[in-house]
Amino acid sequence: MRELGYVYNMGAARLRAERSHTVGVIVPNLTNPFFAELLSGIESVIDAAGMVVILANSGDLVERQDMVMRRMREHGVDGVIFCPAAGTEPEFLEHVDEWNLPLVQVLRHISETVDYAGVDYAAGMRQAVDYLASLGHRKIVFAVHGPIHSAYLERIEGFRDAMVSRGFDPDRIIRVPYQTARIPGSAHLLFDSPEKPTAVICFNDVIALGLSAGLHDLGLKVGENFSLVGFDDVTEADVMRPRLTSVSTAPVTIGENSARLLLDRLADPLRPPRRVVKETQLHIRQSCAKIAITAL
Amino acid sequence: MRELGYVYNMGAARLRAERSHTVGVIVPNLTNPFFAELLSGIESVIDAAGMVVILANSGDLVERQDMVMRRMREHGVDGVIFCPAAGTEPEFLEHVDEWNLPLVQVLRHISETVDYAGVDYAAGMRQAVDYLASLGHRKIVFAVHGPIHSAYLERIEGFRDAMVSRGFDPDRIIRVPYQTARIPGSAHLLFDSPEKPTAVICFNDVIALGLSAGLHDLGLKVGENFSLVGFDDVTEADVMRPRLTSVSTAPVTIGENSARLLLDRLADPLRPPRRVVKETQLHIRQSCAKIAITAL
DNA sequence: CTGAAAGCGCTTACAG
DNA sequence: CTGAAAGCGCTTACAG
Repeated sequence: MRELGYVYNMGAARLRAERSHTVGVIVPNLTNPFFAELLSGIESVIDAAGMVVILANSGDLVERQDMVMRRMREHGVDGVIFCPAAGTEPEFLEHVDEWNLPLVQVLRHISETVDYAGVDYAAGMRQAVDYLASLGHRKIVFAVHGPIHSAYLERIEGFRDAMVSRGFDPDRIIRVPYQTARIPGSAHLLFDSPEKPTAVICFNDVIALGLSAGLHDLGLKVGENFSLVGFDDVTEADVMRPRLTSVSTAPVTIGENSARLLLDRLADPLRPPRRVVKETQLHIRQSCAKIAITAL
Repeated sequence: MRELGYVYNMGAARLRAERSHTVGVIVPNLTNPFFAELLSGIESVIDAAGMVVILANSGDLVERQDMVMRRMREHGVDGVIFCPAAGTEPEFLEHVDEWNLPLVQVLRHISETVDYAGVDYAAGMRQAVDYLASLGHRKIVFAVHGPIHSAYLERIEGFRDAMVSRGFDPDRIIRVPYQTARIPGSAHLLFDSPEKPTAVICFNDVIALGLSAGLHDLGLKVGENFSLVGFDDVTEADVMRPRLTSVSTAPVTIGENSARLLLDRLADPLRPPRRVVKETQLHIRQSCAKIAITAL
C-alpha cells in the first residue's frame, strides 16, 4: 500500500492528534556562518527524532520576531528554538507561556525560567585574558561590535572581571564596524588612546579576521609585535596566516544541545527548566607573542 | 477576536484547501557558509510571500535525500527547492512528476525540463583564465575537490575550454582534500609536475583560502611570485591579505531566484520550465601578478 | 480485542 | 448574497 504511492498526511494527523512533528527555529541572521553551523546541529537532532524544522529569520528585529512567532503558531509547531532578537522584552516569554508553546532559548537568554542552551562566554573571555597575561601582556583591548544582548554583555563582563582581578585597566573596549568589509580599516582605533596596547581580544572571529588584516596593513606583525585572540574558533582560524589563536564555542554542539532540550521538554512539559552552558576552550595557535620583560 | 488570542490553524486550512503555505528546501550541506547565504535568499522571498520554509539537509547522500523528500511530502509542502545530492539519477525527477510536486533545482541540475536557478560556472572559469592570460600566465592549474555534480563538471569544462582555446595545457587539474584544515598542506601538489605552474584557479574560495595559506607556508608570495584566483567571492575575500581576486557567484541572489521560480511555478503549474542562470563577475583584488615576458 | 463513528478546524460548494 | 452543512485524512474514544 505504501509502495503504491500512499503518503501519510501529517496535516490531518496533526489536526486530530494536536502534534505536528514540526519545530520552529528562529535565528537573527542566516548569512553569518556561525548561525549556519548552529542550524546544522539543530537540524540533525530534530531530523533524527522524526521531526522537521521550520526555519525563520528575525533579522534581529523584535517586530519581525513577533510576526515570525505568530506564523509558527499558525503552522502549529510543537515547539520553538529561538535566539532572541536584541531588545526582546522578558514579557515576551509570558505570552509564549500563555500560548502553551514549549520554547528553548539558544545562544542568548532573556529569562532564567526557560530552557537555555548556550556558552559560558564570561569564562571564555577569562581564558583569553589569562592566556595573554601569561605571555606578559597587560595593556589589552577588547574589540566588539553588533547588537547588544546577553551574549554580548556576558563577554563584556567576563573581560572586565578578568582584567580587574589582575589589576589591568578594564575600560579598553572599542567598537568596530558591524560590516565585515569595514573592519580592517578600523584597526587604527586600537591605537587611539595614549597608552598603546600590546594585544587585542576580539568579540568573534569575524572581527579577528578583519583586525588581523588591518594590523597587517598598518605594518604590524600579528604574533610577533602584536597579539590577537579570536572568539568562536571558526574553520578559517586554522587556514589563515598567522594561524589564529581563538576561544572555541562549538556552534554545532550548541545547536544539538538546544534541540535535545526541546525534545526533553516536549516529552515532559512539566520538568523544571534547565540551562546547558557549554565550556569554551582556548585553541592556541600562532597569533600571540610573548612580551619581553623590558617592554613592560 | 484575533486580539483575544485566536490563531489561525494552518493545518486545518491545508487539509481542506490542499495548500500548506509551506515550501521544502533541501541542501546538501549546512556548514558551508555558501549554502547559508543561499538559504538566506530563499527564506526572505518565501517569507515575503507569506509562506514558510521547511529545511532539510541531504548530506549530499541520495538515500537521505529520498527520506527527506518523503518527509516533505508527508508534511504536504506546496513545492520543493532542492540542490540535488551528487549522484541523483534523472529518474528521480520522474517520480517527483508522478507525485505532482512542483520542484525547482538550485545550483545543480539533473534535468533540462525542470526549473533551474544557478550560475554560469563555465563562463566564470573563462573569466578567470582570460584574466590570468592577460597577465601573461599560461601554465595555470585548476584546484578542485568534493563530490561530482553538474556545477563541478561545468567548472571543469569551462576551464578546459578556455585553456584549449588559448593553446594552453588543459590537463593541469589537481584534487585537494575536501576537509578545509587539510588544504594548506596540499599546496605542494601544485608543483608535482615537471612544468611548474605560475598560477592556480580554485574551485571555490574555501580552496583559495587554504592554498593561499599553503603557498605562504612554502615560502611563495601570492600576488607577487605566484597568482591565485578564487571562486564565489565570499565576504572573507576582502578581509584576507593579500586580498583575494575571485569570481563572484552571489549565493543570496541565486537563492532569491530559485524561490521566485518556485512561486511562479505554484501560480501556474503548466508554464514551460525556465532556467535562470546568473552571470558571474570577476572581482580583481591583489592575489594575481603580471608575469614578465622573460619569465615565459 | 476489533471496528465503526465522531471530530480536530478549516474551506468550499450548495441550498435557501 | 448569506449561512448551514459537508468533508479534507487522520486519531481516539467508544460501542459491540
